[in-house]
Amino acid sequence: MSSGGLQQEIKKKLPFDSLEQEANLNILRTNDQMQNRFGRFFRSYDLTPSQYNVLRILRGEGKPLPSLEIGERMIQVVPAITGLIDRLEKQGLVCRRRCEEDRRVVYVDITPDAKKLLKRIDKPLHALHKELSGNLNQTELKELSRLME
Amino acid sequence: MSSGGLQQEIKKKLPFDSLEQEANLNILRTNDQMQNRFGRFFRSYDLTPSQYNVLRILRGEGKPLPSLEIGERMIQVVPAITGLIDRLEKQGLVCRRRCEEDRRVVYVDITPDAKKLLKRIDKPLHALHKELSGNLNQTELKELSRLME
DNA sequence: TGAATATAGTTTACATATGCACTATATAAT
DNA sequence: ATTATATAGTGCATATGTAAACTATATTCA
Repeated sequence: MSSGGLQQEIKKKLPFDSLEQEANLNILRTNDQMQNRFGRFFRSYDLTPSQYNVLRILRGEGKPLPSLEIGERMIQVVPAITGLIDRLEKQGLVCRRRCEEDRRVVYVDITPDAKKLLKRIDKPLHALHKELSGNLNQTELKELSRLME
Repeated sequence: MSSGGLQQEIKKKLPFDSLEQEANLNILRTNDQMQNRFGRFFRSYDLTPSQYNVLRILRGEGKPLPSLEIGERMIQVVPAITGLIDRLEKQGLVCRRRCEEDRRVVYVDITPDAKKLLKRIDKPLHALHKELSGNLNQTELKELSRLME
């Protein structure tokens, strides 16, 4: 009846408990594969996916952002941000500056080097996105986005 | 036109490059949220999601499995398995046994303790799956699984 | 047989993620 | 003003995921 491809692929003996579970596991599995592809892609530019995300957010904003603001947009927990920024700073891709008005705040900004790097990445990344969901048509893509909301 | 909810949520200034990118980012974001929920859920049983997965696979199989076989089914890279099994063994949830015929192989088996633990988890986990995709109807769930294939 | 190669796992190094505790600074309440 | 509380960020411990190198055992094949 409801024996989808995933059930076969992971060689599960019992049927799925529910359609919900099958859908959820499909999301998790698809995500794993995507993470994998993006991971390898960014590694070829000496970046991790998280690092790229920080840079993308900073470029999109166009001005420095407080550390925690970056964390929020990445839907990430706070303490991870510190180390992430540390490593990006060491690579010369971002710089920190303490806010004068509120000395608790640390602003993070993207460097010209990072902007150049992002520019190199843009087109190949776009192509990868197309490749990863290229077998879906426009209607399906919209439907997928709607369902994920 | 194509301004979905995600675009607003992450406060991106520019529109998405493409529907493909929007769909992919939606998958990644949804997955993050799910990981989050499952992570907290399993933590309340002193398990991580990966640890639960190992136990689930072993129970489903009903007999010991070689380490790498487990890794394959989790779509995971090899070296991570070793540590994962180490920690499960330390908690008394699995045991290792070297294969006699081929002494390179290490069989991993689930313990009675782990089976009891899984039994406790089954129902609440099923409920969580329902909750996470509960706002989709049966047709949508099937469509979602189909698109993810 | 004996060398080349393949396979199963482990070890190591590094980047994240999470929870928890802590510091520094700012704001609110009395 | 002073104390209580909230906020921004960091440090630490642990678990995981990745790549690369390594060990032990098996298999192949010349």
